[in-house]
Amino acid sequence: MYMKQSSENSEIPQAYEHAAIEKKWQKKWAENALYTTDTSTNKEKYYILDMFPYPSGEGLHVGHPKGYIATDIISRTKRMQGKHVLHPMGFDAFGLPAENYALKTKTHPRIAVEKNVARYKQQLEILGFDYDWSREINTTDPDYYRWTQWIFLQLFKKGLAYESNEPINWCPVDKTGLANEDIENGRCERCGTLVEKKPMRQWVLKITDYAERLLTDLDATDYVRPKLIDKVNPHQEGKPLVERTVVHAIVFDPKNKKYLIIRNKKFGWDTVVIGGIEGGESPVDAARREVREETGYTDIEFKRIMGGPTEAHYYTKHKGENRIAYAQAVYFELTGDTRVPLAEGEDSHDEIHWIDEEDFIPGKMVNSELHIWLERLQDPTAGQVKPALDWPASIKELQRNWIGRSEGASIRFKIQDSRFKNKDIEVFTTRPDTLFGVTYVVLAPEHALVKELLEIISNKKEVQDYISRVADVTEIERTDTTKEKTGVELKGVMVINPVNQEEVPVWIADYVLADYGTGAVMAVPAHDERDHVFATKYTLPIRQVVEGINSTLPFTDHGKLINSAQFDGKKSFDIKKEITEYAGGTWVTKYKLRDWVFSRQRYWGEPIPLIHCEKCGVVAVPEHELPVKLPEVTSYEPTGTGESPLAGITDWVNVACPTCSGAGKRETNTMPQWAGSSWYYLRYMDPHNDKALVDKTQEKYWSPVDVYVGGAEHATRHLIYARFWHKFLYDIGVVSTTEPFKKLQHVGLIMGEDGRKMSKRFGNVVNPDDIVATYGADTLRVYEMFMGPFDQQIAWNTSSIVGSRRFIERVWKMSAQATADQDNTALHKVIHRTIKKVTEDIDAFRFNTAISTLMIALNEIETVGAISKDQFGTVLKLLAPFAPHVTEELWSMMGNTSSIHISPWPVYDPHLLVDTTVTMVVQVNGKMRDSFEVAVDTDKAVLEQRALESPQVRKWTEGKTIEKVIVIPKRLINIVTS
RNA sequence: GCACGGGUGGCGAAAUUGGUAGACGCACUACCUUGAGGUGGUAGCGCCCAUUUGGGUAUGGAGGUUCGAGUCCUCUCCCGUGCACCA
Repeated sequence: MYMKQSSENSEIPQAYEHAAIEKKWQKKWAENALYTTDTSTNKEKYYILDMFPYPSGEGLHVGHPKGYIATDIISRTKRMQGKHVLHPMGFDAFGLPAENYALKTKTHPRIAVEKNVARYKQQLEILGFDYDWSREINTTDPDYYRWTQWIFLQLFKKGLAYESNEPINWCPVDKTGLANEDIENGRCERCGTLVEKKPMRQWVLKITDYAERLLTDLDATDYVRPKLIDKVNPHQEGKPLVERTVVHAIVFDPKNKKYLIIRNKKFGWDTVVIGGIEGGESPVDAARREVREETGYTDIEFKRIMGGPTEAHYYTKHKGENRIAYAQAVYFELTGDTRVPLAEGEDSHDEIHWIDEEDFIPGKMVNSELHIWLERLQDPTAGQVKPALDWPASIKELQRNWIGRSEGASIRFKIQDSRFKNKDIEVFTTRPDTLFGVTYVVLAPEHALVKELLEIISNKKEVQDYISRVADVTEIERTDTTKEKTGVELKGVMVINPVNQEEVPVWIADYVLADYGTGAVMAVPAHDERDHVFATKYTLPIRQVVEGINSTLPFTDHGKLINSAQFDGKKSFDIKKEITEYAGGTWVTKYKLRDWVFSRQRYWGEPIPLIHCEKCGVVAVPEHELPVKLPEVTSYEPTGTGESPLAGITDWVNVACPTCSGAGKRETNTMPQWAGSSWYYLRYMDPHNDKALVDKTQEKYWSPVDVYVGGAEHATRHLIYARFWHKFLYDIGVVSTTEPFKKLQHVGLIMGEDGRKMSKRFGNVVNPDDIVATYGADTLRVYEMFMGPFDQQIAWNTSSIVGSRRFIERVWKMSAQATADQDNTALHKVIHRTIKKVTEDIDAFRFNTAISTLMIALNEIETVGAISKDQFGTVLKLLAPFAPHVTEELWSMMGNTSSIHISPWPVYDPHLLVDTTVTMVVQVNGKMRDSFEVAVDTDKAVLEQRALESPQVRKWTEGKTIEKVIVIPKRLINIVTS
């Protein structure tokens, strides 16, 4: 692609005028569609994604673009490295903030959103991002939400969307139901109001059906680590454990496309050449020697080491010791047929064979890990054991906690009353081992059974009063752990403990949660802190059934069972399943994760595409009628009645039933804000498709997102919802991967100069437009990346920006010196070192050190003083992703007609990185006393002698006995004296 | 309470992963340039003592391993984030 020629190029500006330069190039890039991603699928792809913004009325502050700058740098680098890059941007504009803003300013949310989007776009554009705006999406666009509705319908058809009337979280200010994920400390995440529990008709998505997969896939690995083969050679008690490193030599004959193996005549199994590494040998040397000794082949050419020594390991029995072998594979290709006599004893029971790749059959081959190494022949990164999800450990942990899996027993306590003969109370416990210690059973006050039991309760009034009192208490007060627990006994109700047929009383108490487990617990006050507190308060019996070293009650650890009949003396940890079975219970898995409350009683959201028909019940809107467009309303004030404002628009609500054509009414609830963002990354792959949400070929090509950059605050909301929808779409064949985002990268917040969160409230907001006007977009970009580690929260500091500005100005000035045609050899090393470091740092999100490396390079170039055009071009290229405008300007001033941003990324020459001399530090007893330059390959003995002769060193060794001298080549010499 | 992350100059931070602690940048100081200004140039800059050459000390604190620790181990203090009666 060539840039349009322009007369402006001839006028070379003498001073660095950022405003003119940046405007000029932004215009040209757009005119030339430099960053438009085509639909071809034959190049290697790279999909890098930002969490798209929610366009609020306030516009962007200086912290928002930080992540976008990072993705911009990486996408530009990848493009220069020849990748087919997808780097899109769009807007997430449904939901409460837009609607509340609209209510406040009395403008229609659509108008407000349009205005805000325009503002955001303009703010993003002046920063020079390389977004492909032809793929822009907006979640409020009917062409987009058509597919959000389509996904909902698929969920509905698979039974994963259901109607419920359970009490849900209700925000009285925003007048809408909320999902569990929208609650922070019992308050509405949006407005901070205390949340109430309110029974309401809701649409709920069955995310819990996916809980197990959402959890286990966090730890999924791309390639399975070879298992310990300890079945063949079990660990031998009392024998020492010995570790040994071995090599597997894989020899391939490219002429016949076969692999060299050894067949054991006696046992029939095959193996590649295996051997131990002898002292001082390299793995390659060892493998080569083994091939020669065992097969006689000598004409083999080393190609590659496939895998580190700890990748494959297995037990093997060896002379009465437990041996773990850490295997490393070395890959050779055969270059000739010469064979030498085998080493002694090698030919008696083995045969040499050449076999096809298909014959590497696990089970038949001794080398269980071979298939992994063979994969690696195609792809050097394959076969490495790495997590499928390259996500920060902290986010994975947050999701694990949020899903909250626990295994335990479901146990039934029979109700001891003739009127409830077949009824029982089902409890969930992770400690069935303490069943003999149960002294009462507790139900949540909201438990459905309580109402039924009222007829046999003697203290009916007391119980009813208690239930209504609890109902009045807000969620936050009730879940306050410091609050004293309260409860009341259901007098007259007794249940039978299935392990000992004992009758125990039943209580209701506020410390039992209705929506976890079964809403009922067996109380074991001796071994549970909460039960202990409660039992002490109400003087209920406490019976110890587990004993440990320190058995102060409550004793919540595992130990030995006592007072447990035939189970006495058993270890409590081991006996759980056995006691569960004995009690007639079942072993079950429970999750903290709740189903996703998917209804909002508000206007500004995707209409749920369902129709309620008196005859047919709930009917899906036919897919060809999608989208169900959000109708115009005169008032979009929330009603607070549990119906959305849409309910008032009768000519929209009343509709013929698609099945029976009878009278039907549209569903008037709308979807939550999270709906549109749960799949948007798929739409970018194929944004204008009106036949499907994404074309299969495009999806297969672009999936998964290679890198996803955004704030950590989305760990448990957006990122769980998106994973859920993605897995569902995988199940119905819409997407080809089980996870949407391969790598996830956090952006650390930029705080205000006062160290507080940047907010209008604190008056510490810095507007990027102002910074761009004063210093330029390039300076802002460099500064934000140079501030510190990318994922770290750092305070903004306007006075520090000048450093980045000076840096760019110095590059500008340097261009005047870059006139030579001949490379300056004095700069070879620094330039190639810089290429290496900058390339690696960009890949690892270490932008701060990448920039400091460029600064160091510039310092050295200034010291040397003369640089060739070519060398300066290399420096410009390395800087181009960070400062795209000024580098483009200087690049074109050098006479280039094609954009620097599509020029090939520099490649370093490893030979130029090799140091010929090195500084040796001399320490005496660990303290640095002297240093000297030597040739890298200087002999150890020479180094030692030189160090000992140094006058600086002699000062400290005089009169002392030298006990030893440690010489670390290329590093230091440490002299230890008495 | 539990889980995760983090404590290095006046400030933001580096540290080849166990090998010269403080790269790079800001601020500061002195000088140069300029009529003036700084978004110009040069030099200095952890702390303490000697100030020239040097010495001591130092990565929240206390121990330990090691020839050698910011880095590994044990304990402890502080800060941040998330979850929080989940049976």
